[in-house]
Amino acid sequence: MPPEDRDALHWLTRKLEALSPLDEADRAGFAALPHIRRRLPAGAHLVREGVRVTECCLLVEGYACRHKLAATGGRQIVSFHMRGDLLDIQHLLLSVADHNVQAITEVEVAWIPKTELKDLAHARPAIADALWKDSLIDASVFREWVLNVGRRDAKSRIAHMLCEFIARCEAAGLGSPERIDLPMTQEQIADATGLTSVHVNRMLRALSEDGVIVRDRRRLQVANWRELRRVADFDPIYLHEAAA
Amino acid sequence: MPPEDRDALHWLTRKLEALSPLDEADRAGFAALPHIRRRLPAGAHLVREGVRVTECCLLVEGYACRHKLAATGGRQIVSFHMRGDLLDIQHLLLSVADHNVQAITEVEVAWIPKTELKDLAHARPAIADALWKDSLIDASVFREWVLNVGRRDAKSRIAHMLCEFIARCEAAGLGSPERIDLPMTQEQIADATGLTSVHVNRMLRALSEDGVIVRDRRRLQVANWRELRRVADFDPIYLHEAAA
DNA sequence: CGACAACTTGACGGGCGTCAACCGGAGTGG
DNA sequence: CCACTCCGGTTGACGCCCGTCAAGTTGTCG
Repeated sequence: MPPEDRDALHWLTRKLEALSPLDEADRAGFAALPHIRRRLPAGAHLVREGVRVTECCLLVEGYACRHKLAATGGRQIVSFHMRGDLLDIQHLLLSVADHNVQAITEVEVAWIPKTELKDLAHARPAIADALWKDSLIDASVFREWVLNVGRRDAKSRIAHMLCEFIARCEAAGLGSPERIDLPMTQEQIADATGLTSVHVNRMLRALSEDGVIVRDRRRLQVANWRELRRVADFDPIYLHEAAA
Repeated sequence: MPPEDRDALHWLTRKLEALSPLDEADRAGFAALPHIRRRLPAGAHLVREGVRVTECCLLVEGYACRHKLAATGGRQIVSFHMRGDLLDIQHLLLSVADHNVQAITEVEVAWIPKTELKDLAHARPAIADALWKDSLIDASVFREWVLNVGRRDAKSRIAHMLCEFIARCEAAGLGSPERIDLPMTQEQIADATGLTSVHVNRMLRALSEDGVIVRDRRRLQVANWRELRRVADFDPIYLHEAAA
């Protein structure tokens, strides 16, 4: 059958197995998880700040972002997500969401009851380890983002965001530096890098003029991967083999 | 016996119990953990980027910070730590450190073998949950920091950092808004907020002139806690009761 | 009392935000 | 098939927040 018809949980086990070894019983445990599959339009809220969460959202197709709002109205995107990402693993143990998750393209998601996933983790230590490790990698990525918005200039920040997104897409089998479709708008890139969309536009142009990337609408081609990584100060160690 | 002579692990169990219920056997499991206690001077490296970690560092006394370095030489502090914090819980599952942890005052630490802590977590699900929850709260704090450096102006950033630090000190029984000793230099505040020490100094003065804080060397008094929280845009929900 | 780190303050400049106008493609409806 | 609309992208002018540089002060520890 075509990949898009596969079991929704396939992409989750695929990702977790790359992090931590799972045996046949672990895989069976995942496969047996009850879940409800839904297709939602771009802009749909998948997790809303302040709300008590009872189900975990698994992203099966499309892209999403996690963001927080400042009192002044500013929005900060703190991560992008793609096929196979569990969007709110933290709500297995934290009851109230401290941020929002929103679809940035049309998405397909699978809702898994929190209690079922928690029971599975308690029953099978290898699964608990894999999920824990996944959440630790998330935390590592957040640390890198603090560095990115705190200590790099605009061009580096954007380059870094691109490097990370490309590396993660590649790990998920969704593209390569040679040709990648960016799902996010320049305004979303701005919200992820702590800049404005106007300045993002200027910097993307600069990266083009430097011959580092080639742009054609939302399609991006990395003309010089080594140079992009250098400008970005990108060292994938912080992804902890999630992208290896 | 005086509190400072108590078992090193007391502060860890005290903190974790506030997050997640532990029974007598869980507490006994912690108490039985082998560990080596050490006193180290300010500036000592507790975790070093790129190094394979075999022991977990528990902070028993004093203060530490976690930081990353940019290629341009910039330093970004991504969190501060105090009594009772496990400094590298992430290395239970991630083998290589992606950042540094350094003492900012004289500290007392306890080194716990990774394998022992991991075995304990596997043997006692309540402990695994408590540790996992602790690391999820860490991640939540990182997300808030991304927002802080990405989307707030200098005065708010510093105010926010102060609010968080005070709230966490209070939770750890180390001070209150009425009188708190800041262990960090203005340069460290700058590295935590993505600013320069010069500008931190200007903003601290501004906060004083606004009548929000009163400074006397490293000693800080919050003159108007409500106003400080307002300026900081501080909503402690992201600490997930760690400070409740 | 000398040395050193941390703090303080002022002058100046630049990177990025703000504002505003315009363009271009995709979808929609007549 | 062509207007119309709308969202996202593009570009320029201008200004401010914060970085940089530099000099001086204060507190601490030997």
